[in-house]
Amino acid sequence: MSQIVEPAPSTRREQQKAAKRLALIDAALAVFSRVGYAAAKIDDVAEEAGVSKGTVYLYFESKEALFEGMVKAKMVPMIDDVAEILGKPNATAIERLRAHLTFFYTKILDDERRQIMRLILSEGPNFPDLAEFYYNNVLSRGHAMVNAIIQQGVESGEFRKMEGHGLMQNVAAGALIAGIWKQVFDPFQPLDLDAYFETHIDLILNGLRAQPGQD
Amino acid sequence: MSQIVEPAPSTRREQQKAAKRLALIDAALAVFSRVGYAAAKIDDVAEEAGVSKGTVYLYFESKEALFEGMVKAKMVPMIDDVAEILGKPNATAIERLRAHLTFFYTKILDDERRQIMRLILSEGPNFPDLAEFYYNNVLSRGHAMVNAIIQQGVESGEFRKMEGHGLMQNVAAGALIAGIWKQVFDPFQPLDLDAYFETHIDLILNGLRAQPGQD
Amino acid sequence: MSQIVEPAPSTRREQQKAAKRLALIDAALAVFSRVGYAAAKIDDVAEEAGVSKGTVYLYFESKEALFEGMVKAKMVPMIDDVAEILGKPNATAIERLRAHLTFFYTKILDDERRQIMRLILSEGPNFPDLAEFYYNNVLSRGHAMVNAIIQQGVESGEFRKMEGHGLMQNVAAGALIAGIWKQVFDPFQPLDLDAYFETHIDLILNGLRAQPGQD
Amino acid sequence: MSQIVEPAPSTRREQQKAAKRLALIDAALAVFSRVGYAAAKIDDVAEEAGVSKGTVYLYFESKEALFEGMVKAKMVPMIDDVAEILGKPNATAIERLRAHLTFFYTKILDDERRQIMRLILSEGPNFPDLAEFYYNNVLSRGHAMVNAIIQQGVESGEFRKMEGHGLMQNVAAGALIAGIWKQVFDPFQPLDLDAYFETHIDLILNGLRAQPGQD
DNA sequence: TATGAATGAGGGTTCATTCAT
DNA sequence: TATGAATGAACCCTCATTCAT
Repeated sequence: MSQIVEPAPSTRREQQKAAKRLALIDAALAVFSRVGYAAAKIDDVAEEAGVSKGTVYLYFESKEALFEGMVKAKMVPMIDDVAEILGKPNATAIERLRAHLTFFYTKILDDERRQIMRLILSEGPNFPDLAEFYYNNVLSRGHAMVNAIIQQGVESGEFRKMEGHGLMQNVAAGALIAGIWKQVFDPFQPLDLDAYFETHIDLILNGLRAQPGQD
Repeated sequence: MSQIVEPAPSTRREQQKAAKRLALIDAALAVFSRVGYAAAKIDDVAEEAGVSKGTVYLYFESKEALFEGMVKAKMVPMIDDVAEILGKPNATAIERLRAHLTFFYTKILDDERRQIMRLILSEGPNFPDLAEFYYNNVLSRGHAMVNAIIQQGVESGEFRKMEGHGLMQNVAAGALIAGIWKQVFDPFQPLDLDAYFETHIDLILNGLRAQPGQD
Repeated sequence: MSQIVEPAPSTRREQQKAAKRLALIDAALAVFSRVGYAAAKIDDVAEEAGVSKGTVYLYFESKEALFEGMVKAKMVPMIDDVAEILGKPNATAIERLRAHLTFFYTKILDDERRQIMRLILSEGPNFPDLAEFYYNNVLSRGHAMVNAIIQQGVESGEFRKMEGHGLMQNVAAGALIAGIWKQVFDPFQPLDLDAYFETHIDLILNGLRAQPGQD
Repeated sequence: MSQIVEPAPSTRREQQKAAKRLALIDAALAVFSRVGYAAAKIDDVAEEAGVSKGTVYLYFESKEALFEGMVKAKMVPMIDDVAEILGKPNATAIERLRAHLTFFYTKILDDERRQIMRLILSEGPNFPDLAEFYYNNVLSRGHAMVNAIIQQGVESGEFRKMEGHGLMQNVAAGALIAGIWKQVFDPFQPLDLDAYFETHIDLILNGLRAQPGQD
């Protein structure tokens, strides 16, 4: 009587499959980030994941599918981030904005997100699906969030009323540029992210703040 | 009297060579921008320039040399821009900043510069020379310029004193992001550059402005 | 009882790889011999070996490596020959020399060695490594061998004492020239190797022989 | 009026043409010898001759024609050599043979002939015309010459009677091998041509010499 | 005649993808 | 499922040859 205490084989198998899929995704991120989509070799991804070349094709139909699958998989946590932020308890608009930007910077410090962001900027035109997916699931939510905060600040008198076309991009721009800078120019002109963050938050908050003697 | 001396044959040939070199550079920009460095084919560059494949190699040693030569050639006008801006007559710091950002946006509207900028961000890690060249000749000058204007503004009482690590990046960030946005997300979320510009300048100027009741 | 254990799968694969490597080496010898190194096409080698072009690169890093690998592989039997000859039982110097030259001619009759020899003479200046390898492993041993035989002959009174700079080359020259002739001039002036061999051995033995009335 | 003391233009032109053709032939020998036929570039020949690439095609129809033309042109002096030797006053067969081999070695010392010889051996199979031309005009005459000398020696009692298939090749082999050795193995195993020559002539003369107590 | 810019076929090499084991 | 050998299309680059000047 072979006691089947363990999870049923199929379940275990599925777990193993899922684990290997994740390993491949991590490997793919590493390799694609290192050299870009076109210069990345399936062989290198396989090696980085500790499997053979053929195995990659058991999990992804093609190089393109691997790239898109990886990017989408890696976007999920970002979407969760936004959801998490939105769920946070209310406070003043200034505090919320500061909290959100802090949160964003914390995330940007994370290598993975930075790399995904840059991959989308780099390869976006060749993968419009990904760019659109990123816009729909990440950027547009950030957009809505920033608008909501500003709306709240305006109503509470914390912020002045601004027209706002491109407001989200402008508010977030500093953080995005920081992420890009880290990857492109840091080797010969390092950026101190903490100090940079202070400058950014200071500039933005002052830029938004309602001012006594203004219209 | 009536002898209109034509340019010496050698000169004419050299002119033609120079013209063809420029044509190749334009073609290279078009092709590399379209698909990125790795996916670009020399054949396509040749066709775009109206010459045969072999001809490309009469002007550039390799695909890499073509890419680097093209980027550097296209950077020259940017360097000139900075020089031109620096030479403009003085005014209040606010006016100068507005003028410079306006100038920058005008340039960003230009397709070529946008594309070069994106190519450097995309391919920078694979071409560190180019990234460094770009930093040294374009970004660092912009940096110095922004710092000088803010210094002037602080002295004239227009701007409050800011610490400033990453100030240049934060001030310029909005514009850079606009350039990137145009190329990546514009197809499904168009950006109105004029309105965006107003938001940017408004935010930054208010962010920098000295405020009566503040420390 | 009836379990005939097949070679482990890994062994079988390795055997197949080794076999294919040999096939490629044979194909390479055929093609390089036919047209020389520079004019040989990897495609032709692949076709001759019955594989596709890409497969060649699974076994050899480059055309150059294929050529060098092939030549070195084909030299091994020559090295073994020399070793074999050296191990033969002693006899008179005359008998030994005759035996060795006979052996050498037998080998020269073999197409492969002839071709390798000619390839080294033809491509040697472009592949100094190969020429040196050939000298160190084949020629220098032949040299030592000839010298030893002559030494023996001198001591036994069979041969007269000769100074000997270039003695090996002179003794072997006839055979080498025969090999070259076969490949270059045979089509319009065929060489009867058997008769040629008799002339050679006769001339050399008489040339070396101690002579009663001489100094 | 205009004194035409100089040779007529056409004659001078022809002289210039002939001179340039010779320059091209010398350049071609240099380049082909250096790297072999296939790896030689017309551009290099042109540069070595101090003309432009296009000019080569004014004098030779193609790369192949240049190679063949060069080799044939360089063979002419060799043919003259043989004629010169044949015209020399008679003497004993031994003296004639020694004189001819000396003459041959003197020529072999000459770089040009050595190179032509090696080019024919290397490229012969790809240029059967050249090999045949060389055989007909150079080798076969050498053959006849050696046979004549031996015939004379036999008749005069200096040489023993030998069957002689391949006699010429065997007699000359040492010298040919010396020429090849110089080009292929000399870098790492230099050959002292003078000493080598003594060994060769000594071995051959003794090999041919009539011997009192032999059959 | 001489030049050298232009051409484009050709070949070495890479790598995504397939498939027998 | 996993492997990795095999494939062959694709692409960079070279160079013999042509031709406008």
